[in-house]
Amino acid sequence: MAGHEVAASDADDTGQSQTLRAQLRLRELIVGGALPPGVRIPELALVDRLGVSRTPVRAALLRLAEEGLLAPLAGGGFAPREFGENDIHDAIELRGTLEGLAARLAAERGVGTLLMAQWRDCVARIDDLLTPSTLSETAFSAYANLNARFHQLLTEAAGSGLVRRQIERVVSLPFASPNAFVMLRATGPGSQQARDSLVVAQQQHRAVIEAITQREGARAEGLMREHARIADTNLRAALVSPQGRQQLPGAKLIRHAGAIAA
Amino acid sequence: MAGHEVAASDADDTGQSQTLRAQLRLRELIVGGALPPGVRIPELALVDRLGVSRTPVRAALLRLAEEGLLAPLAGGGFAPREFGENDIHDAIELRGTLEGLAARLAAERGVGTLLMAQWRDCVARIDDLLTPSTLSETAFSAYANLNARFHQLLTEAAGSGLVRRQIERVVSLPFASPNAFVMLRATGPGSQQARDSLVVAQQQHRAVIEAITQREGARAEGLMREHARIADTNLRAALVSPQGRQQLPGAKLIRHAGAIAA
DNA sequence: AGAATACAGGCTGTATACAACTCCGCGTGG
DNA sequence: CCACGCGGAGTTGTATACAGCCTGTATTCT
Repeated sequence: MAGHEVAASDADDTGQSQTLRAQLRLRELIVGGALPPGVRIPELALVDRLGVSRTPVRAALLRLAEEGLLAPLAGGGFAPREFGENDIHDAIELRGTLEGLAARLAAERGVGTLLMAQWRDCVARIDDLLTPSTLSETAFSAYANLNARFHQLLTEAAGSGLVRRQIERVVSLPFASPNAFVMLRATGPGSQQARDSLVVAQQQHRAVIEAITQREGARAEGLMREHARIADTNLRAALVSPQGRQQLPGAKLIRHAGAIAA
Repeated sequence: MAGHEVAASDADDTGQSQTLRAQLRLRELIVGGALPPGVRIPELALVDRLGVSRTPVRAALLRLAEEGLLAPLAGGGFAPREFGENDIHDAIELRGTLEGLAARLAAERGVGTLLMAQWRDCVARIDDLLTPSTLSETAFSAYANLNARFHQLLTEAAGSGLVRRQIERVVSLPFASPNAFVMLRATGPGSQQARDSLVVAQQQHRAVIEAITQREGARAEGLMREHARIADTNLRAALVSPQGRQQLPGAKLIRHAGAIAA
């Protein structure tokens, strides 16, 4: 947290350290598709783009490489990793498996009453949100927040730092987030279907908490796995239309099969 | 991969890049307990110890922090992470879950004939190894190699780069390796029990391959989970005696409950 | 005597200079 | 005409210098 402070280049200085800012901005650039996958990212280009020196740029590259967004190149350096549809499915399956583990551990080992209360409150708020028969876009957005909270509470309920770290690592992939595809069908004609999928998801939320409360580990695990597969359903729904593909998070990183021909 | 080449300081120069050497040496220092957990590692100390400048030291620190061996400190810098027995159990459970996922994916999606042949060959070699009624220490060592190969082939059989990466990350922890506790009881009076546990493990190896061959995903998954729990058994066997604890991989990083009193 | 403050040392974060490696293009020789 | 070698530009890997922050200590005021 030191070094030169650039006179007046970036107005959107959040006050973070240079490395963290570089890391966040770089991730945006990658996920947003500004850096095409497969082609090397010269460090100097990022120095120009991000306005910091090579050292924090290098640190950011290293971190995002560990995170899996960048692939190390043969001659040194990194390039944005290219993902296929199979990678998305794998990421969802992976998240479901790990969250299933978290749910099972929570059930087997028990969860503190305070955490459990927060969790129930979270689910209750989602209930309130889903009461109306049609949902506004802000309602979908609020659902996304509460859904993220639900999943975060799950990782805490597991009571294992290692499991938490692993889940966080998987979820850091843009298309593996618990609500990666929630917003996709929030508007338009599929809105009712979108609400239905939320209702189903919420039912699973309740069931998971019930299973954990009753210490039914296997049931909790199976439920969380199935819960993750909602993302798979939403993904398939999005993949049928070209504009759906483009709206996927990290769409520019996904090599879709028949780009030109076929 | 450049920079100054130190004239004649380290004789054990492996020819790798400075960063990689620093990373490997640093990991040895941490796992070996030369750096006590919880206390900050000054970068300059590593500059002295490793004979490289701060830049590769910093890169190595960052990598090992991402790997989970180091914990970032509040005021900056890193310290070796301290683990408890619960972390070991969690790591084993985590590995079992992920390897179970790999086995299930392999079963559901099928495995190439070449890979399957290599896999069967690996298991056959373990069969040969276990034929004698008593095993030498070199036999245990050979088993460890083949066992590592078996697990590596499993991650390949899953056919998912994401799953492979996740498993590698978990296994990188010193006490989460598939054969972390294989060598513990290789010698001494428990040698026969150790052989028995290897026989059991090998039976599970065969069963997993059979399940995958017959596309029985759930069975393959359950088997791999149970297979990982062998490590848990071996761990518990090691934990009963104080010298057993000290022989654990990464023992110096493990805060055992009743160190002095209790 | 106790507590708050000023000071100093060391540390990390950052920037930059330098050296070697790699890759691409071109020329030359077989 | 093709293969091989070579040079140069660009890039990464490495080392080091500098600036600010944190921690611990000593000093001073109440």
